[in-house]
Amino acid sequence: MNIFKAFENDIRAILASLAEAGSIPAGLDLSRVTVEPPRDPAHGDLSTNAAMVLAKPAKMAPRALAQMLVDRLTARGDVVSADIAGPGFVNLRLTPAVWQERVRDILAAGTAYGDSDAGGGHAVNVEYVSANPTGPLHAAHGRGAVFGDALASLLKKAGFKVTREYYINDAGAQVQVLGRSTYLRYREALGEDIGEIPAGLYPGAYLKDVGQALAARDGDKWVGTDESVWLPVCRDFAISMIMDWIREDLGLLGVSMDVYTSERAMVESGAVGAALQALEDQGLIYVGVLEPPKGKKPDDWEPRPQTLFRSTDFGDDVDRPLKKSDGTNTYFANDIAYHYDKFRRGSPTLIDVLGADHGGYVKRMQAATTAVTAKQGSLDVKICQLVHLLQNGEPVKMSKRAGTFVTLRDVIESVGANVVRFIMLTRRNDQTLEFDYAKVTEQSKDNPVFYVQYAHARCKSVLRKAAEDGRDISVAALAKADLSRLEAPEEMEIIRRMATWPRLVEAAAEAHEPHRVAFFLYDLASDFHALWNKGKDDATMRFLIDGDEGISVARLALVHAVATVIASGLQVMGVEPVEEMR
RNA sequence: GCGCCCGUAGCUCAGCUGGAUAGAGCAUCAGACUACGAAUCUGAGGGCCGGAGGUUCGAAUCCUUCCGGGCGCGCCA
Repeated sequence: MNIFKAFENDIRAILASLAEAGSIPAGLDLSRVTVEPPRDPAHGDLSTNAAMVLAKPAKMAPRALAQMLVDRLTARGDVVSADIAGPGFVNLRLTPAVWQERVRDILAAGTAYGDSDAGGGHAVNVEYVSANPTGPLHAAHGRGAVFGDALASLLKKAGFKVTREYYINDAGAQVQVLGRSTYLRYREALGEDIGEIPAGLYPGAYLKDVGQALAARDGDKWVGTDESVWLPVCRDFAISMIMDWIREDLGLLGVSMDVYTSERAMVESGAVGAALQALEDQGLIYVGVLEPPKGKKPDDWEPRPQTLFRSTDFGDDVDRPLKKSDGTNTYFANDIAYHYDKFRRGSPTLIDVLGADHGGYVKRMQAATTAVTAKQGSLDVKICQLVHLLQNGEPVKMSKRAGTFVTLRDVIESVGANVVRFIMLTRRNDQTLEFDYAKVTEQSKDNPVFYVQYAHARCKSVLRKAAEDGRDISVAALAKADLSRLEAPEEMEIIRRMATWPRLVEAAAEAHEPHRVAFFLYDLASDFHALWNKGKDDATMRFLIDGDEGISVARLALVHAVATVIASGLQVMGVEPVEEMR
């Protein structure tokens, strides 16, 4: 149960009944009315801005409006006090029981605590990773993978129907390059001296494996044949093998997609023509000449008529080409068809998780999505900024040109999938992220992964100790606890924190910001570590009190709830909670 | 030149879609273990929220304009 949502609904109901009674004008817009935990706990448990938001449209003094709310709210049994504060906030203090009972909610729900129906089963398609199938995933891909996956989990928890999707760019010029590069490695595998890899082909050593696998499968069958014969073979073989690697790497990270969509298959199905026709029918395609780009001008620039999409009608800066000079479709044209395809498969809400170098692509794709779906679909693009890999503060050297880069697999193997996933979510997506091998495996509070896991392990440690003492720590037994015994300020604080979890799930899902989960867990862990240490100073604050089973059971229920909420949050992040630290 | 993103404590970052006195961690200083794991905790100092205007009951948050950093800018994907 979401306390904040519940009171928000109740306050709306009170306002409606006040309007009915003629105390306030009818038909006020209540959409800006919110109920939040006040930043300063001294102000109370809940706070609403209703009086301030409605004062102007109601043509009433904020405090007069607030007083009416106060009168109604104080009449409730679960409200201890309601006060007007500051410019017109109404602050509520609830009975301890309202909070204490949340512990029972948590025990009953398990890690499903925080699940919401806010999404109403609305379909959302989250496309992420979508790395080109020309090489193994590198470290930076990991961020998009983790972000997209956590966002998908978060949306699912918030009640959306989520599709996780990977778009395989297997249709463009780069997979032709891949095919040629593979052919060289194939001949090399058969014993030929291929010398230096020519400029323009992929130099990466990983293609040796592909060449050898092809040679092992087909022998010298393709040597001496025409390029029109071997190119498709080499290309498709390489794509297939590399996609297998990518799937394996994602598997190591705990990422599994619902759908892999092939660009080439989509193109061959005629979907691009259909999508362009949809734009044509709306008069959004024309032939024109673009202005040259300002500033840095390409050497071979010359004005030339192109087939253009009127993306400026939808907020873009210039109209965008759909056809190359040889008459074939641009990547953008294919992408329009792809987004149209996702829409037609049943997701009006689309999310693309892209890398930092795609920032300039956002406006046109949003414009195209709006246009091609006749404004029925919407696209949110989440750009993940760069990851700086560090080793003890020193940048890890990488060169794409030389074909040397840190693979995602290397990173996972050196620090573990749980660490990669957690750390990648400790920054907002549009903030660059430093990933220091030394720091992320450090066992200190400076390392949020450790800090949160340690809190969970401590919970489990208490429960183990209780079980060793012969206590029944089953959920059924703990659920019978007399929770009114949890009256210490530190205990109430941690309960209030856990009560905000359902609210946080909804807010983070709506904002498409999974990093908020990581910060919430850090705060919750901090509350728990503080409570733990309280027992050092004050023996009556220990979890297990000999001779007082009532409070021991209540506190065990609390500890179990904390472990459950941490596990619930980690589940969204795709991180496994640990039972004990090693 | 244009577009997008970022600018918050010495450092690394949050800030709940406009709320009350702007918060954490690290670093600095001062404290707490005969333990359900001190790998933790408690406290102190530290800020013109890049600058300047504007919008309103109220701005780190929205608008305008500068400054600084990152990414991108027809026929690549």
